[in-house]
Amino acid sequence: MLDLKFVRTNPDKVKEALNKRGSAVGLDDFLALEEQRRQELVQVEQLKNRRNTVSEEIGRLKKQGQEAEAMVIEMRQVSQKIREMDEDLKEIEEKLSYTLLTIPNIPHESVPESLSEENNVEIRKWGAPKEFTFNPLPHWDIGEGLGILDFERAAKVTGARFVFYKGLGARLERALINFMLDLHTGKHGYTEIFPPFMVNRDSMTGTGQLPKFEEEAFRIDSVDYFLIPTAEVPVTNLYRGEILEGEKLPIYHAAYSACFRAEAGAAGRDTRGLIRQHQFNKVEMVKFTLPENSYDELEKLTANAEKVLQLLELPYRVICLCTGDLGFSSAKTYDLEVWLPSYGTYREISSCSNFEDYQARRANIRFRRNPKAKPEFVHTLNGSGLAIGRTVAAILENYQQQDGSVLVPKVLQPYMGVEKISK
RNA sequence: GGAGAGAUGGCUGAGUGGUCGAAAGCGCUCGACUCGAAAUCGAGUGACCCUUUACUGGGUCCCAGGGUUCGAAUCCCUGUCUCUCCGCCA
Repeated sequence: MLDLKFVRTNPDKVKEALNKRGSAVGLDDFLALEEQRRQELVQVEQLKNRRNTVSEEIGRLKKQGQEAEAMVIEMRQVSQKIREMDEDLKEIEEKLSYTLLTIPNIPHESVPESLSEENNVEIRKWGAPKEFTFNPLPHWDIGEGLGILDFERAAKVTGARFVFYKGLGARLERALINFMLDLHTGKHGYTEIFPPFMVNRDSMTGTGQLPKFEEEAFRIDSVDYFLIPTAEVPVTNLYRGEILEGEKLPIYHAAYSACFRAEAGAAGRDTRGLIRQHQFNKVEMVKFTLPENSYDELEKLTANAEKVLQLLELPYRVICLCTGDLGFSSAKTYDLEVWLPSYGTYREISSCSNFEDYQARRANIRFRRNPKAKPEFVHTLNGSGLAIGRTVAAILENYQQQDGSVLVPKVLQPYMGVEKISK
């Protein structure tokens, strides 16, 4: 969420930012309503002041055994008026806060300006796509051929966009989770978190999934909880409503979680394989930093995610998302895209973002530079390190052999206990 | 799931209708003492909103949301969470 005062005093900047994103919000109506709110607030606060002083006077008189009936009668009316105005104000504030919660973040100045994802900027490339002497198969054919992926039975047991991993497939999934967590906790300084996979409405609002994108999430009807779409939600909300000690920053957390996405509107896209599932596994990195350091931290975070791909020896590229492709809460995002031979293209496997104080303001996560200082909002960042299902897809495709077997990347061999997955 | 107890500032904890944003202690900050530290002494120490160029002034907040009242941390209702006991379970 943007700072209300900032929106009020810089309406042109906000409008410009919204235009860059191709996102329209009725800002003029919003500002007019905000003006009305402040006027009414001043009035009702004057009434409350009167009620407070007179009530105090009534108390004093009664203690002395004196009559105060006229004042009581007047205050009865004043209180009624206050009740009405408070109700009115509450309605106005609800409208304002809803609008404020649906305004996306302002893109950082370094973000390329364009409404089309065509204009995302490639920052760098690592590794070269492997040349195959045979026609590389898509990962679902490889996986089904090896008997390690079972989409059909998952469709029977649950529905479309679910999968069973079996045997070394299941082990590969688990190996990747452990490998990534070991790397980030052991080498990159992250503290491991194992979060709840369901969160409440406040948490979903804190990181920006609600109120605008409720249809994207799976909701548990009976308790109004949501299945998490990413560990970002529980881990960022860990410190919701808290004031952290400045010297504890930066805080780095790495968390494995299952992720659940309804993917409303994605029907027909990536219908086969592991790329787009309703449930997938992911290791997520989350950072809480000082405001002045967050862009350095974004570069480091991205490098941490890249390290995973480098160790797995998977070719990838880093792109910087343009303003129109940027996620709702993000000020700047790098996507990591891994090479998938059967697609003949790079596909997103990680997304690393700096949210600046946007989530921190929503979730009210602050810090003090020293024990006496005023609280300030932290900056939050997160990035996948990495999406496990897509990593499995990338390994199956990039390491496939002509005979249908799949070599196990060196760094995973200790976790897998084998060098090759074959029938 | 059943029964009971509780939720107060960074922490412990007092407060049962008015002068309570809230005693006391701890912690923290600054100062004094000291070569320095500890101990001791003194002063200070919540958040948010509105108003003002500023000094200031005002409002809200004692788990959350409703209600009673001229007036609520305090009384009533609902919810959430925590603890204890029982049941059930991994």
